Amino acid sequence: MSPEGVVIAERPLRAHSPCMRDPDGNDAHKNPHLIEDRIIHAALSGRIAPGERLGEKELAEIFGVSRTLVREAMMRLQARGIVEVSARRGWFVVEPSVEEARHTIDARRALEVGMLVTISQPDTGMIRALREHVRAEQKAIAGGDRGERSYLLGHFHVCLAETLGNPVLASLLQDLTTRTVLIAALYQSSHDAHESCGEHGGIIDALEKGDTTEAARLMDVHLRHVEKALNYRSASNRLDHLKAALQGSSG
Amino acid sequence: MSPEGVVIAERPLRAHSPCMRDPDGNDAHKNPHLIEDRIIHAALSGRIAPGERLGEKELAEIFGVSRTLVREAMMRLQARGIVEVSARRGWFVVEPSVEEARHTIDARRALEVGMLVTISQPDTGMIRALREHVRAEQKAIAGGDRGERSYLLGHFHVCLAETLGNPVLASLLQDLTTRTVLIAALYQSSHDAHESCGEHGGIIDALEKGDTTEAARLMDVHLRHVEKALNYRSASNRLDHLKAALQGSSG
DNA sequence: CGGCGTCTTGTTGCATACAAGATATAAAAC
DNA sequence: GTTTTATATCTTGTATGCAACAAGACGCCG
Repeated sequence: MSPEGVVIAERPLRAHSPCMRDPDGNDAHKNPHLIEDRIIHAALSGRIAPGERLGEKELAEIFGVSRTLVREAMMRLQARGIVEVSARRGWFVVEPSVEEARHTIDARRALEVGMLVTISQPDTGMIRALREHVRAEQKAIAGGDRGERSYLLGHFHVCLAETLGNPVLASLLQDLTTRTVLIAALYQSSHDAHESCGEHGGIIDALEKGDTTEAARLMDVHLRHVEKALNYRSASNRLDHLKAALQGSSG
Repeated sequence: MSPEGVVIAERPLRAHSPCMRDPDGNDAHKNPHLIEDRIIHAALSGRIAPGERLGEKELAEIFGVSRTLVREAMMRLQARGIVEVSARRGWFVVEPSVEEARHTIDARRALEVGMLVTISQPDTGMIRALREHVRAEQKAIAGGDRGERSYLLGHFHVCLAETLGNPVLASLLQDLTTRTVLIAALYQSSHDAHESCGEHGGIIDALEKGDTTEAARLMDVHLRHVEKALNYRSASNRLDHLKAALQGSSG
């Protein structure tokens, strides 16, 4: 079994890293959160798929540490709802059921709508930072860099929370958006990147005008689009689907 | 080295009891989340204070396992924002700064208000369950059981999310309310239990009437009360306070 | 009496060893 | 040929050992 399948530690990649810890913390010994950060980033970029197996030994070799550190990172990622463990079989990137997917996106909608409704509106500097982010999204879309595109489109929401000045919200959204990206991969989202990017711009427009209620409404719509673009019949429930199909008819 | 300070395993669960059959989960070997659950519960009940040290060895003895399992639990709790580690000194229950406290409560407000605004309204069965919870709160208040009272008042919000049928929200709220309880302990909250309980009832009333907007408004008010009841000048920033006081005046 | 280096003790950080179980492989029975 | 059984291999689960470091104790010297 070649560890080629797992592509995590390929480049420094710290474009919009959520937690800029050590400037040269490329060593998992000096930055205990490196492993998690890399896995989150890889998931957000679509470089690791839901259901993918993450062997402790593989990761240990990739990051040049012992299984202990890998395991500790996995424990944290488990608590964040990104990976899960199957006893004595291995660690796997979460593969949310349809129900879990709905709950996750509902939670995101609650959090982001609530955030826009309750938090004070951003100043011009913040608006500018957000606009720059959207420009980066457009650039990635035009340039065809799928990984960067996926990452930036998801990370917009984390940026929004960061811009509003609340790291707690940002951290929560980081995990929820990561899970949403995994859901989108699992259920073959057909949501157009252009459309997403445009909706992000619209939200910023509303914020700039000081209309937080409208921004919240647009966010609600945006996340409903995200969910609507999912094909809940495509992935892991093929089995359920098959079973249901075969149980009913006997001819 | 007396572990008297740490009161987590309320009933002295015996370390090595070969004969005793554990009714599903009092053994940290069979339920890997027992340690976390106990610590969360203890925090929510006010039985462990912010800043309290949680030694790996102590916990290992209390739960009858090796340091490895304790450490893994701590990693998960760290990811959930409940404990933090000081290098080679030990694990400590988080002691949020004033700023972190504000961000935490703001995040809660965003999440809970958003939840009530965006989620569909509960049916009568759910209302009944919530009412029962509030009755339990009243009973604990009347009975004078401080731990139970603190636990139930905090757990109401988790219950609400659970009742609305979203485990993702419930899980997020569990962590946020735990942190809020720690904040309240740290900053000597003067929020009256009666008042809190009454506000919970009011929220349920609004939900029963189908007025989710009003419920959201009441939740917003409730959480503002929670924050307002804090004395941000009481705890760890005594040092800052002193410094500021001594820097300004020279007479 | 107070300041300072040294030493001792305790605690976490990390790696490793081994046990327990799951999956894959191969052999055997029918 | 198919099913079953036995075995080999691989992976995680848990404990333990040792090193690195922090903080307090102690004696020394000014």
